[in-house]
Amino acid sequence: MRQSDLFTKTTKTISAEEKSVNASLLIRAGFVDKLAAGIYTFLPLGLRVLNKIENIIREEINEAGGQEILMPALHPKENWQKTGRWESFDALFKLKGGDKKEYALGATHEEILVPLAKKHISSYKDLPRYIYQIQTKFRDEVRAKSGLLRGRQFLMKDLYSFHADEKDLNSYYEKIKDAYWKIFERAGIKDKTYLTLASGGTFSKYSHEFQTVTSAGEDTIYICEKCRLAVNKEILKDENPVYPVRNRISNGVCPECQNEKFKVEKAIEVGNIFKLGAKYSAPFGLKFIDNAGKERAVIMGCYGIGLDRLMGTVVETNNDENGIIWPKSIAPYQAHLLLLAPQEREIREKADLIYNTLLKSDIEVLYDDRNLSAGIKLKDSDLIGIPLRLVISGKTRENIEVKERKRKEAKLLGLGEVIEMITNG
RNA sequence: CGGGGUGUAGUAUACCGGUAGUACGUGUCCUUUGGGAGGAUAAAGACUGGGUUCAAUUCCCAGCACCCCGACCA
Repeated sequence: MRQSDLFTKTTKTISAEEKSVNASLLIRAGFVDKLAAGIYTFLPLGLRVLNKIENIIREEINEAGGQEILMPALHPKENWQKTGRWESFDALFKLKGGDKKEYALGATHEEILVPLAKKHISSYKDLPRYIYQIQTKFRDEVRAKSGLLRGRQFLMKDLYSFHADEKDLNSYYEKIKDAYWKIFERAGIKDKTYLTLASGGTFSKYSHEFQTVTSAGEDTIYICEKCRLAVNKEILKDENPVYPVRNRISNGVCPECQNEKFKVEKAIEVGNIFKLGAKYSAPFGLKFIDNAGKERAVIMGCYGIGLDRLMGTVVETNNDENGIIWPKSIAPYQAHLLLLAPQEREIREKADLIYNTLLKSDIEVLYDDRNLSAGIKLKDSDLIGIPLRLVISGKTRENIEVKERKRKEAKLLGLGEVIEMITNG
């Protein structure tokens, strides 16, 4: 992509009201545009990042047996009345059609998927099933905040599993834990992410959250440094005796390994996995006939990852005073080619040739061919944060100056070496 | 939803009960080109509604928006 053709521009100036680091950097660099609090447009650069995150998630969930569908965002009121959540789900957006019929904007999709599953699951032979989608969710957050971390509209991967018994649910639950670790590893935040015990609702003692440590986080977690398990503060203060963790943590002992050293950190929930049991299958009468001919309730699990929140979290945890530092796996482009002497025909022709050669080698490259001063281009490149910077100028002669965004030093390499370096990761 | 803060151009700000100014940024042209260059020139602004007043961007009230803290987060 030639930057002279790019729809968006970067900006030095942004309102001082934009306190959130991820929003500030992403807006300045032209990845997103804020329409209103918690409502964002994904611009060309931002959409590329979002799509890469989406593909990573899709690959890992498919690998775990997930079958992708796409459910509607517009939900009839009746579905939500069946589970009682038309009244009890505070953040549900409700609206009326011209026919006075009432609808909800999808905040989560148990109310849609469970009745759908009823049409296709009736025997133990139809179980287990793993169904997911990647779709926009709407929640009427009273306080949208922290840029992409808490929006009123956000993109979510929501997976729902259907099982004949609890044992099968438990084993799939562990499988998804592994899939989630792979996703967060590929997205570059595994080292800062902790499996965290959180409140489990009615069916199980705990749910598990994947919490990434960042000062922009909303939750406080107690991390056992020995076994890397964490506990969300929310269940420490819960008076319900169903949580034995409460006592053990307040005694200063990790519930998993009995270690006594905890680190207290702010963190953001990037993933959450739940055992639902029959909580949602019951109201819709989702049952199956087992191999003894007996009717039993289908039991379920649900598993979510917020894609845009994940993107915001990566920015929060990967930046410096000059801008974003994208991990290679989700960077909008693999390389940022900078032409620093755009007025000199020979150098421009050389840069054009390098650009075309990179494209032919299937390398995703953003080419800053604009007629702007070197300082602007270098600053923009740091702000946008593509992991590899390639500079062509009067100084570089027959070579290319190569610099990783996360490092200070640069080196001169030939085009062939550069292509090999990028292609081989 | 409770509490706090802020609303003047894209951004940062100035002045003011009587024609709203500056800087940066932006557009165009020329000259420049290794860490946000120089000149010329142009466009662009008082959140909304009500009240007081001869006159309101300015004072008063209400609403709205945004930001922050807390609560909530299925």
